[in-house]
Amino acid sequence: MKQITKKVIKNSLKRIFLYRACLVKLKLMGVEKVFSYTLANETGVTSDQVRKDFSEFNIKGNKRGGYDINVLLEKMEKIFHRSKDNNIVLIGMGNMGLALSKYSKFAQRNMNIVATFDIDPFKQKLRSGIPVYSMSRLKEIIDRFGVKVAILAVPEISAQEVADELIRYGIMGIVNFAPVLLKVSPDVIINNVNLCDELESVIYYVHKLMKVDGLKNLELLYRDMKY
Amino acid sequence: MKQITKKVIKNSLKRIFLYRACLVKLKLMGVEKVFSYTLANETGVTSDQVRKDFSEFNIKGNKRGGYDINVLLEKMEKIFHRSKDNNIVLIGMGNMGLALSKYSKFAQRNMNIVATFDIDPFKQKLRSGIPVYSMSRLKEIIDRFGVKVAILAVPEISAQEVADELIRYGIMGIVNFAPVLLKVSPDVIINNVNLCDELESVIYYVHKLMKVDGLKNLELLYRDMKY
DNA sequence: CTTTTTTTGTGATTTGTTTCACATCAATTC
DNA sequence: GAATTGATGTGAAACAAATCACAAAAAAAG
Ligand SMILES: NC(=O)c1ccc[n+]([C@@H]2O[C@H](COP(=O)([O-])OP(=O)(O)OC[C@H]3O[C@@H](n4cnc5c(N)ncnc54)[C@H](O)[C@@H]3O)[C@@H](O)[C@H]2O)c1
Ligand SMILES: NC(=O)c1ccc[n+]([C@@H]2O[C@H](COP(=O)([O-])OP(=O)(O)OC[C@H]3O[C@@H](n4cnc5c(N)ncnc54)[C@H](O)[C@@H]3O)[C@@H](O)[C@H]2O)c1
Repeated sequence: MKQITKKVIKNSLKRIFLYRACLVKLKLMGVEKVFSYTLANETGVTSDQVRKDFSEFNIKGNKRGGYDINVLLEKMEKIFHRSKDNNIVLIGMGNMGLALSKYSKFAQRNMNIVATFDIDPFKQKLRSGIPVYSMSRLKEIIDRFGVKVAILAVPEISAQEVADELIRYGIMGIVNFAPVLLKVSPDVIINNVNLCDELESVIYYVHKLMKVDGLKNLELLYRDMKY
Repeated sequence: MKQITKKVIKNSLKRIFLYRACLVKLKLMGVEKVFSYTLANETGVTSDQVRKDFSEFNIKGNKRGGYDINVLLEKMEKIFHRSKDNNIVLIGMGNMGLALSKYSKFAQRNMNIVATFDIDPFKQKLRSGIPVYSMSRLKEIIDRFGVKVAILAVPEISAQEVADELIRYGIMGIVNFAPVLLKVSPDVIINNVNLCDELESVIYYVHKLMKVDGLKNLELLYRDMKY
């Protein structure tokens, strides 16, 4: 049987996120220059891997001189398309939606939630500085702000229907917090964030860890479950 | 250079989560029996992969008869250690912590947030049905409920310090919402949930998608960025 | 200015994962 | 009840990712 959809979020891209987190931290500490092994030590990947990843994204350093932290961060900004602003809409202003709408890091990274939407008239008022609209204004706002990416924080039961609507109006990528597998055409990017699964996988590994009594089986140990 | 920490959350385990999500949905629709290709169609992986994954976790079906959905779900419960209850603590009752504390799915899956904690006396009162304690009672509660897993939703600046405290009191696994790389001993499981990164990776792929004009380069297309 | 040291960048090699291919089994058909 | 059909389960083959190993470059030392 042939596979129709495929996993294409590359491990190397995930590690680029990791390197950046690390670089941000180092920069705050006043560091200006890093070597592949600096990043390696901090992140737990090998220095070879760091360089291989950089080479994949065409990031070049200086032979013997390592990498300038600012240049590196700048190149990463480019990779993540953060030179320009990205307008986002958020659907569902319940518990999760409200928390997300108040999260300042998104805006700090040029990802602006320009509007939020909810079906419940009770929630359609200004909270957290971002307007809450009724669903009837969705198309208008998406068009006006040229929005391409949405955050979906509605109950499971409504997730598919709202996703369909978003896609009809031109949304091309969705971060979906509802624990359902959305059925969409393959030219739409869906990123499912399933917090139950995240918690469960920690439990899974903790149980596993407890079974290898005396920590004899070091093969099974690890620090971070993702890159 | 040798790698000290390694990625061990296996793709196969991630896909088991995916299969389960799918099975839950099918069960609700009244389906009782599935074949490897049923799951394959629903999830976008190949039927071979489904069977290989099952074989890794020692899940057996019936030749020609496929798999009984209930048996399958039961075996997965076992894999995720959900026969017994898992007690969880949640640290940081700000925006994110509050939303999480109100999320009923955790309890539905036997993951009980038995207590929440905050440094701010103002937040130390009952909200959302779960008590909010001062940090001074952390050890007591962890001991009393035999808690092994924590959710960390405090500001970045405090994340490391609180993580250290948790680990000192016996916590073995942490779901960390703060966008910082925690430094911990390798026998502690850290699962970083970085929502900025999740959003950014969608933006990354949407931009990529827009560049392959006319959708000619189908190689680049995909439905779900993770398994 | 030559040698040594240090670090990058990348083919070659190894290791890991997915797909293929088919033997095996059990239900169904004839 | 023999033959056919339609599934599983799993080694073998193909593919992908990570590690190794070393040439190339540049800085530092002599
Ligand atoms: N709260 C959490 O911590 C949490 C954690 C993980 C996942 N989730 C998931 O996120 C989603 C939202 O969770 P929540 O806790 O915020 O739920 P919630 O019930 O508090 O909020 C849902 C919001 O969506 C709105 N809504 C419902 N149908 C809608 C529609 N068709 N169009 C627009 N808006 C609609 C509701 O009015 C409500 O305000 C759920 O799918 C949930 O499973 C929540
Ligand atoms: N709000 C979101 O949507 C969101 C999204 C992604 C990530 N995060 C991350 O989650 C964390 C919390 O975010 P938030 O928006 O809820 O922030 P917040 O400021 O609303 O809440 C933080 C809470 O932690 C408490 N706290 C601070 N120091 C503490 C300590 N040492 N011990 C115990 N409690 C302490 C504070 O009193 C506050 O109640 C942050 O690291 C943030 O980056 C938040």
